[in-house]
Amino acid sequence: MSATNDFIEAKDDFISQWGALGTSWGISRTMAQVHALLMISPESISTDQCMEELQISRGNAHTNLKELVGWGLVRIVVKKGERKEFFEAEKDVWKVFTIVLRERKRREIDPAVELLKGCAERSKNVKSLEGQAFHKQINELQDFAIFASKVGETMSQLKYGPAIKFADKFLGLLPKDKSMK
Amino acid sequence: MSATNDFIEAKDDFISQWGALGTSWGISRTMAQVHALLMISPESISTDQCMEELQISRGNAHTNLKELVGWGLVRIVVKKGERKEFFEAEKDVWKVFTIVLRERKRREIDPAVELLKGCAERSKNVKSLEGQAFHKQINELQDFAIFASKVGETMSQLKYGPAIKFADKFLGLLPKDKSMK
DNA sequence: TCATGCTTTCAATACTTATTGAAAGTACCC
DNA sequence: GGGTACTTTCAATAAGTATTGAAAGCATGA
Repeated sequence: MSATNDFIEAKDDFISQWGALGTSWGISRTMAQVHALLMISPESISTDQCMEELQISRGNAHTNLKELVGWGLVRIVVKKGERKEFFEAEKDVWKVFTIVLRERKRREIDPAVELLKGCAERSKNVKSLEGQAFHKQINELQDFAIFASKVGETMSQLKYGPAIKFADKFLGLLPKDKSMK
Repeated sequence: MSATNDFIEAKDDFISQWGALGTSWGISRTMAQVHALLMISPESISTDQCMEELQISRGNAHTNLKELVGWGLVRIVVKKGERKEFFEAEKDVWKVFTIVLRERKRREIDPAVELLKGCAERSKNVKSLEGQAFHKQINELQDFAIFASKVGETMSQLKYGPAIKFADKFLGLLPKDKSMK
């Protein structure tokens, strides 16, 4: 088996399994596959190339490419002399992480904070045992949610260097060879 | 409107909306609702009470209660003189967080690390431009995934106190009134 | 042993979400 | 204007996931 065949196999495997993983990350399989394809393409690609590579319909390719643009994970590129749009992914892994973190915070934490705020407010004057327990639990959840929101906010604004230094110093962790970056 | 009515409304609202949020957290709506119900119940509850409160079938209640037990978010309680099982949730918010974090790491990060390891291995000897780009990108993703895995691992083992001190000191964040805990 | 009360399973079904493909929209050029 | 090369939308459909309810399983005690 040649290195080239290994590579083709690895590439197909990566796209297909990254897609499957996408599901557990709360994004659709196809969107994750399109993202995978773009992350490993040295050149930007067109909607037609995307359809071809992933064997999906035009509508599907279009929707997911634009959704990725919406997330800020993919940019539209216009090539001179070409009428169609090309797409290229953000390749910097830390940037990808901060973008995804910000989006997940917005979709997963912020609404929880709002909900808890409302529930805390409406239960603050309640007398019953059940009511007291409710209010206490909601308050604790709220404190945590606000805390998580702030951590997310701060992290998503951090540059790679400071983030790594931070993690290194206080968790004693480091990805190999990255301490000098 | 009495405080009691506000409370009943808040409680129903909490259960129903926590369920909706569950979806974006990658767990099923019903499982999140069951969890919500248990978190705010001062007493442990039975399968029948769960069915009653949430208006769901026995099979559904059973499956989701047991799934929560599987996660470690809910415990089975046996009451003397009672033949049926009762369920109570872990109420400590930090413990809930570390349990969920561990589970999400296991389901969302670990498989990614495995995938990337395999892809890096199979593409390390490739010569083409496309192959080189692939290998480089996979390696960067792998470094990050391993890093994230370690952060998750460490965080999920942290006790609430040290975690808060840590966050306070280096992010300048604190949930109000918690610095002395 | 059988009746009772509870737990567990699972095939059928309902609900939710993703995908297709064709039609409509838009922008550019001759 | 009209033709061409794309992009965008969306109703129909397919695929995936959750829920039901009834039947089977299991433990207890009369």
